[in-house]
Amino acid sequence: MRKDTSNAEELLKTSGLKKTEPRILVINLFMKNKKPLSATAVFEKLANKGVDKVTIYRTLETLEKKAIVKRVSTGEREIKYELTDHRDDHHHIICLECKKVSDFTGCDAEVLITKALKQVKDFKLITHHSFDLFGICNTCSKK
Amino acid sequence: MRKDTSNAEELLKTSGLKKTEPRILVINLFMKNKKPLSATAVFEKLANKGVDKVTIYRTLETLEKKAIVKRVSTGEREIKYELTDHRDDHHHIICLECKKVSDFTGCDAEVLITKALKQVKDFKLITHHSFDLFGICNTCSKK
DNA sequence: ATGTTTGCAAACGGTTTGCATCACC
DNA sequence: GGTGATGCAAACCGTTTGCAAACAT
Repeated sequence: MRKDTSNAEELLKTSGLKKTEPRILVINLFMKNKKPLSATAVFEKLANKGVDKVTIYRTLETLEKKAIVKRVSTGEREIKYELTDHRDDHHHIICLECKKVSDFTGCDAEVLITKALKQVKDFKLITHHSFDLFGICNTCSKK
Repeated sequence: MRKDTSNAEELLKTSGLKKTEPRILVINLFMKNKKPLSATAVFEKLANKGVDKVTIYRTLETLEKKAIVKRVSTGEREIKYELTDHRDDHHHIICLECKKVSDFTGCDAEVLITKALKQVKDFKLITHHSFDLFGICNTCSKK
């Protein structure tokens, strides 16, 4: 709690963002919830805090631009976010049929990023990456 | 060298889908347009063909489940699709600020997929993958 | 023959926008 | 004090759903 708060505030500070209550609440929520959350889900979990839904959308957009949170591919319509944790190299396998998501870890991103940056002139600063696999899960394969 | 005979009708047949005009039109459109297209964009490009917009949505959903087309991360709200071409290992770098997209090629997916499948019990069939980089482009960095 | 696909109309709901007020630095 | 953030209301528009007719196999 105290520790979480200072982490959230620190994140905002180093990103050059103003330290506001909605932002701190959202960041702390993502720190507690390790699962991807949609704007609606964040809104519902903060329902008793009196944060407007529009503020949630704007906060997520702001945090995304600073790479504090990132979008997660789900194969669904709703956009979901999770904390951008650079130490946690976990990725997703998504079933095209039933949208089930399984996790796996490990992806040698650094090598690939270096290779990519040699090809591209427009970018020098990479904040994070995503690596997703798509397929049909065993359950859906049997159908 | 393998001739690129993957025409629309053949793709549908091997996927077990019925050969209908909207599906053929959509697949052919993606074969001509190498850029990612949204449902709306597909609809507009087929405007003179009399295909209903709802049919476009349903067609894209169907083709996605058969991995004939795949979703592309754009950082925007609209869902965009492109052909799932397994010989073409191209990926995207997306600017968090202005949403600009640059392409690069090369990503040793096979090794990573093999590693991933060892960890995951629910999947055996992987149809494709995505590898995206996110960051701030040089133009936006200067602001 | 029959289960699938399409078109049309209408709804749905996630997301965005405008504007006045408030808060952080 | 001034710029940026928030709340509220309303619009926006990409997407989904229900149903009857048309079509593919």
